Amino acid sequence: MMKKSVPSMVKDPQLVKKRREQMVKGAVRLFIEKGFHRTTTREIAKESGFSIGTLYEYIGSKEDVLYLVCDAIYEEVSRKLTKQLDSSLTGIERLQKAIASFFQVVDEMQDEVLVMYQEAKSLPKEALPYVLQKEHEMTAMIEAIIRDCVTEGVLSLSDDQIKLRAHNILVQGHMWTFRRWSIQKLFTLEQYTALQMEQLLASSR
Amino acid sequence: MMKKSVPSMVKDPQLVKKRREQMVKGAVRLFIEKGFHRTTTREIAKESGFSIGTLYEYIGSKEDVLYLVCDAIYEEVSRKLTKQLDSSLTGIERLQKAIASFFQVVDEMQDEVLVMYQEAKSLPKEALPYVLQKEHEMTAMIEAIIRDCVTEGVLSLSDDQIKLRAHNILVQGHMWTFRRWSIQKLFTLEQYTALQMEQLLASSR
Amino acid sequence: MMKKSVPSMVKDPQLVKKRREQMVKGAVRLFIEKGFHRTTTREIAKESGFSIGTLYEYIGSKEDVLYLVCDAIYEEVSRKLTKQLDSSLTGIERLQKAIASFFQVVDEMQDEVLVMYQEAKSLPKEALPYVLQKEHEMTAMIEAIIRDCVTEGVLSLSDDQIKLRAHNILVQGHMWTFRRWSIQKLFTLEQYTALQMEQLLASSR
Amino acid sequence: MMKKSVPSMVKDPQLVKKRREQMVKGAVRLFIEKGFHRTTTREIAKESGFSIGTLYEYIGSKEDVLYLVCDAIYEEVSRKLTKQLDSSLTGIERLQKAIASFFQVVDEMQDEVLVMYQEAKSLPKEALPYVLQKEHEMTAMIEAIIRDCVTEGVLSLSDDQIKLRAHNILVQGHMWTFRRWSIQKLFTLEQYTALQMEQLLASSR
DNA sequence: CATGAATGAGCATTCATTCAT
DNA sequence: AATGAATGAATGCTCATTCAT
Repeated sequence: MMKKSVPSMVKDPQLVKKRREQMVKGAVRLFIEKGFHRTTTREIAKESGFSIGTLYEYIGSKEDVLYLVCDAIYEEVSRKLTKQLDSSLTGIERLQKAIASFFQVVDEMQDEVLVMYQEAKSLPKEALPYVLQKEHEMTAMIEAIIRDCVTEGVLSLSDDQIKLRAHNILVQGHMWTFRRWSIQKLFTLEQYTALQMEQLLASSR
Repeated sequence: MMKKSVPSMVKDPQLVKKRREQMVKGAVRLFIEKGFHRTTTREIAKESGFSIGTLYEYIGSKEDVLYLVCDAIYEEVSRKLTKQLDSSLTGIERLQKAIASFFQVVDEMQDEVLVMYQEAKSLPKEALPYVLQKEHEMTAMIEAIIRDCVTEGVLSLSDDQIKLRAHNILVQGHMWTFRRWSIQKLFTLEQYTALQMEQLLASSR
Repeated sequence: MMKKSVPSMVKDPQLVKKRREQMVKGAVRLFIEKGFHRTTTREIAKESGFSIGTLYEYIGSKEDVLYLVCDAIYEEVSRKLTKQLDSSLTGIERLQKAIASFFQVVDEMQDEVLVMYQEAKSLPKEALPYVLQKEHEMTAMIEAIIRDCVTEGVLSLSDDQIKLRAHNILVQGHMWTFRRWSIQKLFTLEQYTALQMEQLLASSR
Repeated sequence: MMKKSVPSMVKDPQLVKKRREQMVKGAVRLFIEKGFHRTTTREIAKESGFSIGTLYEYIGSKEDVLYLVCDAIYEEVSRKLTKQLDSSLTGIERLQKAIASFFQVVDEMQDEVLVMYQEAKSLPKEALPYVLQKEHEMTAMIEAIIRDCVTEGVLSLSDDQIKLRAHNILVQGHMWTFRRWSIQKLFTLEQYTALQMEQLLASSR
């Protein structure tokens, strides 16, 4: 699955990368504050530190900014998660570590994750497959870890159960942000993690 | 918690009710199709069967339409759910029935629930407390049913666990819609319900 | 050949007609002064006596204004010409009258004719067939009058010659405007008409 | 009458000449395709084979490109025509040759001539006198040939008639391009030339 | 000389809202 | 109460031109 390519008038890839990073940084702040639709391209340009003309040297449309933002957030979540996971744990401990790490990453990037959740529907049509793919990869990653536990015999779950739990883990990570008005009043992240883990690791069959 | 009052120039409450029902019906269809921001007030008026001038006789701003829509959706979910729950079941069975009913209602109102999820952030500021309150009521309702199980001794959960499971039930209902691109490909509603129930009803302490 | 239909948000045809007349009047003045491309929609709105929003209640795009302008000019040229031609002359005299009338109409509407000549290429794609049709009708009208002369035996021309002379008459009318910087310095309209007529009526075969 | 001078930052006249030739070649193609206003300076630079920065080393404004283009077209028409005319014909034959040659040159350079016709109005103010001068020279050239015929006694025309016929010849050449949608469907260039010549050479007084 | 990134004034168009009828 | 024409601020985007490298 190819990344959607965002058109740029500027040739130098280094510069494109740098400017887009500025842009994403500025845009995330604005999208968090007021949402994609209420943010104007001029505001994005200003917040990014350049003019409206320059903004359009690096994107083709406002929607492209949203795509860049979502892509960057995915990338960072992946990066952070991967960093946490390179430990050489096995079995249940590895899964526990994965869940805790994921929840922690979501906690660290609350606003960003929330933006992605709320604005993904405004992504340009061509970007949708790519984003779904990213979600799928994430789910598959968790799924694999769970499956290892089953293979190792430390967890007893059917294939369907494995798949669904992977989804549940993802969503329970996300809900830490999108229900924060309630959940974060009830629990600390540690409490939340412990309580959810308890259920997620319950075996069956 | 008072409902946010939506201003109307029209005095006759019967008429206001009728017109707003037309409006909500039209708006829901449009919001499902293209989202709140991409829907114009003119389109809402047309779809509702009256003129743009008339639309503004019954609301104060476009956001009010969104509020009315969200409110109506909550109302219908509540209504449908209440209808399903008036059985005289007790204990685990009552909870099972509640979960299954909730999932089923969400399934019946997929598009509507999705709209609420995706557009709630655009609600007028004053409406937020009311909406959160609604969510809270819903959670509290589920919570009460779980608590009954615990009281009856058929489930062994701490207070924190009760609260979190109520949230999980809600979110697992919602995710049937917002992750449908994946989950509904893997499971039928019945399968999904059975699999989730299994975990949700697992006891502990 | 159907007229291109220009979309309007306003229902009342009377009003549409009235507003579009205002619009055409304002736009012609501006197009004469600065050309189509250098005229902004805001200027058109202002010159027409209403707001930019109102302008767009009566057209779909800036190009539509140009189409409306060209159409109105054709219409007026036709109207004026028809009015002049309803005399019951025959043979050469009728042709003479037609040529003189046409030149006179072009003279009266110099600026308008020039605008049409210079901006027609910017017309919306769908309007082109209609405009060519109009030109063709005009040519056919002249052609018919020449043909009558031939039929009556007062002029001796082949079919090709008839067709070409019709074109020549049209173009010689138009060139009174688009070469005015030179021709109108050399001749009065009467002189010009007399001199051109002389050649145009020369018989042959 | 001086040529309008187009400012250049570059000193070497050879280079200026070369670059401007590239520029004109590229621009003509673009102007033919989409007109002056719809062509961007970036496109002109690209089509010319150099950067936008370089483009502005050789011109002062976009309008200058149009002027250069028009000038080049005049130049080439003149050149081609002169080449055809250096025969040592006399009298009617010389005029016939001139007309046929002119029509042929116009036919060979249809697109270019059309561009000049349609975009001349967008020329920078200061360029207008020069362009009119060019037109005048052309007319004068034809005029001289006709006058020779009169002097030689092979044609009998008043001074006014001579002047007007010169204009007619020019315009009838041009109309081969700007009415091509109709005329070129009716006639081949040879037919067209023969038919027009017939009238243009008719004597009188 | 050549380059191309940066600029920002300018433009067409949209749309929530008002108000006279 | 209902209508729909009018409004104009706001917005996404373009493009001629400049200037540092």
